[in-house]
Amino acid sequence: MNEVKELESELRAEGVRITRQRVAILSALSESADHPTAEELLERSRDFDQSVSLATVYRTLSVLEGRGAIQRNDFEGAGARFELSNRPHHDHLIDIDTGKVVEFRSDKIERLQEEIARELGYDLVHHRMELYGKRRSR
Amino acid sequence: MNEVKELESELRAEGVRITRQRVAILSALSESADHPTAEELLERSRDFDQSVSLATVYRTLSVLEGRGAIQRNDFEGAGARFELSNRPHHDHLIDIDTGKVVEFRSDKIERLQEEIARELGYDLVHHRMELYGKRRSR
DNA sequence: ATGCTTTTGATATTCATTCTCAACTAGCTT
DNA sequence: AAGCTAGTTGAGAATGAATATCAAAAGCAT
Repeated sequence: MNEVKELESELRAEGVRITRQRVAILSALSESADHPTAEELLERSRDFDQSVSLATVYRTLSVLEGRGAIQRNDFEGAGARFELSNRPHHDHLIDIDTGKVVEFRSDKIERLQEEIARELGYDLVHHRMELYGKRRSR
Repeated sequence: MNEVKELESELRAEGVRITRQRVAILSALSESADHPTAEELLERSRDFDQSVSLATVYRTLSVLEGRGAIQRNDFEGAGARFELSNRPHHDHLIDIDTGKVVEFRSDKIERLQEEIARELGYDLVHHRMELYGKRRSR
């Protein structure tokens, strides 16, 4: 039911200590439907726990990424953006003018990527695919 | 015939001044079949002109990128890597263990990307697609 | 509650990239 | 060939995101 609680117990089961700060950061991630930066997550986390610091945001994000709990997106331009990875996989289209991020998913492309990697003699571990576009005027 | 000369005249035609340093950097890019970093390009450029500095490498790369003459690749991990864009378009597969970069091309994927962008109401300006894989043991 | 280990906040540090600015030079003009 | 002027350069300072440092604070197994 409660996504944050679920994440907590998953992490706890893996031996990760659940601190006030980490709960706050998980909560911030959980209530974020967009792709916040570390700074943005700091602010949002502080709504749950005043004491969170930027260093801890970065450290926690590293831990979470290492556990596969979040995904780090390095879009062109500014700093990294994060999102929980317990949601369906998708890729991103970035609006060049506004910076808006649109999620999409194409099974065909996913399949082709696997295929290509295999043909080249590799096992696909992960991939990055970003489309950069301009809103169609019309 | 001479790739560097060709690039020079293209740039000159667009009003870009051709300096000793820029010729050196173009030469370094021209003889690079891999994807060098800015630091690597600095070294290689100095084989053509001792006086090239790192600042100028970065500045020239910016100019070239702005003109579409080179492509900047921000692979995961370290700094940006560059390559001349007067060669056939391709995407990259990065060997997670060795860092080796393999080029590939898939018209199907290219087509699908256009299609997806259009469906979302965008004109595709450019895209990034990188596969990260492990060499198949077999 | 105790004790050991991990985590934290604040700040310093790193590293790639960009900026600053006086000196230099490409390329047009004569 | 010499002059002119705006664009370019080298060296080093500055920036900004992300990481490291370290003493103090806090998980959590006992």
